[in-house]
Amino acid sequence: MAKAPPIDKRRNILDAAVRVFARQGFHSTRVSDIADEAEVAYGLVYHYFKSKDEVLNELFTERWSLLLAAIDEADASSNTPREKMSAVAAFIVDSYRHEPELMKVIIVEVTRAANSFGRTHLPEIRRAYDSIAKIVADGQELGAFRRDIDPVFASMSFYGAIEQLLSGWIFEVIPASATDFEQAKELVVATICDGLEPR
Amino acid sequence: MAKAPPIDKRRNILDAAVRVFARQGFHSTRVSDIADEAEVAYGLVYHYFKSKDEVLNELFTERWSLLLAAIDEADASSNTPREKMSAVAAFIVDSYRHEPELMKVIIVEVTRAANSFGRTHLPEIRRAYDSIAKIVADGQELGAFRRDIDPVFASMSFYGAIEQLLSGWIFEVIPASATDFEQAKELVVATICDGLEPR
DNA sequence: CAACCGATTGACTGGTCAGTCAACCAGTCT
DNA sequence: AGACTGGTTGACTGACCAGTCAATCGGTTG
Repeated sequence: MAKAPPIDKRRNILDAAVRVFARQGFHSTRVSDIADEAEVAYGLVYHYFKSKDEVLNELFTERWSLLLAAIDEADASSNTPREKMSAVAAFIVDSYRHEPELMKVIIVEVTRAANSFGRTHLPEIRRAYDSIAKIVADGQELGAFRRDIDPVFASMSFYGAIEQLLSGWIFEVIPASATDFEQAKELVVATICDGLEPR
Repeated sequence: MAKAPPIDKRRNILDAAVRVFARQGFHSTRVSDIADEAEVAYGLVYHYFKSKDEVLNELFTERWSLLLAAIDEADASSNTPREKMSAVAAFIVDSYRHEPELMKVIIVEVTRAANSFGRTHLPEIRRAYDSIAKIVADGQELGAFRRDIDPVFASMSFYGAIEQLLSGWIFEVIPASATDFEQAKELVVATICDGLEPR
C-alpha cells in the first residue's frame, strides 16, 4: 500500500489558494490562478477538490476548528473569566500574527461574507459565539461579570471588536506591528471588561 | 424645459436594487434582476447608471453620508461623551430598524467587503472611525474616558461591536424585535463605557 | 405638422471561467 | 514484459452575463 509522496500536492494547492485568495479575493481568483501558484496543472485542483468552493471550505474548516478548540480549552481552564476572555483574544490575534493571509481569507471571505459563503458555515461560526457566551455566563454566575448584559450579546460585542481590529490590520486602516498586536490583546479585554470610563 | 416625471425611474431602480441585493447578494444579482424588480427594461438601468457597480456605489454613498453627518452632529452637541456615543449607536441601530434591507446591503456588500467593493470606499469608512475616535479623544481630554486606550482603537471596538450586532440580526443569529433594538442601543454603550465587570 | 430630444426597449455580442474528460505517465504487482 | 492503478496534464465546452446599440415611443417646440 501507501506512498506518502514526499510532496503533498493537495497541501500545496491549499497553501497556494491561501496566497491567491488573500491577494485577489475569492471571487476574482480563477482556478487557473490557484493551479499556477501551486505550479500544478489546472485539472489537478479538481482531482483533489470537488470545486473551487470546496477549497475555501476546507481552509475555513481546518482553521475554525482550531479556534473552537482554543475557546473550549480556555473555558475548561481554571482561570478567571477575564483570563479566559484574554486567552481567546490572544489566540485570535496570534493567529493573525502568524498567518495573516489565511486569517484574511477566513475573515474576508467567510466570516464577514455570511451572505455568499459564510451562509454554509453559519452553524460553526455561531458555535464560536455560543462558546464565548458560555464563558460570559459562567462569569456572571461567579459574580465576576455583571448580570444585566445578555451573554450572547456580550459575546458578539467582544468577538465583533476583535474582528474589527483584524479588519483594520488587514486593510491597513490601523498600524500592525508586533507591539500593536500585544497591546491589542490587552486593550480589547480592558475595553470589554473594564469599559472606557475610568473606575 | 423640465418635467419631473411623476414616477422617478432612477429612484425605482435604486430601490429595486436594494431589495434584490438584500435578497440575493450583489454578486449573484444579474442586472436583469434589478430591471425586472423595478419593472423596467434592461437597458434603462444603463441609462441611469454607468454600471452595476455604480448602482451599489450610489446606495452606499447616499447612506453613508447620513451616518457621517449623524456622527458629526452627535459630536457637535453639548452632551457628555457617553451620550454622544449613545447617539451614534442609536442612529445606526435605528437605520437598521427602519431600513433593514438597505443596511444589510451596505454592511454585507460594502463595509464588510472591504476587499472587493469596500476598497473603493475605505476613505469614507475610515472617516467614520476617525470621527468616532474624535469623540473618544475629547472624552479623554475631559476626563470622562480613561486615557490609556487609543481613541482609534476604542472607536474600532465600538463600531465593530455594533456592526457585529447588525450582522447577528441580518443573519438571524440573534433575535431582532423592537425591544431587542432598544436594549441593544443601551447595552453596547454600557458594555463599551462601563465594561462587563461590575463597578 | 415636422423636427427634435430624452426616455425606454430588449436583442445581441464578446469575454470570461468553472468544470469535464480523454490521454499520458510512473510506479507496482505478477 | 504486460497489465493495472492512481496521479497528472491541459485543451475544450457550455453557461452565464455585463454592457452595447439601433430602434421606438411620447412629449414639446416652432
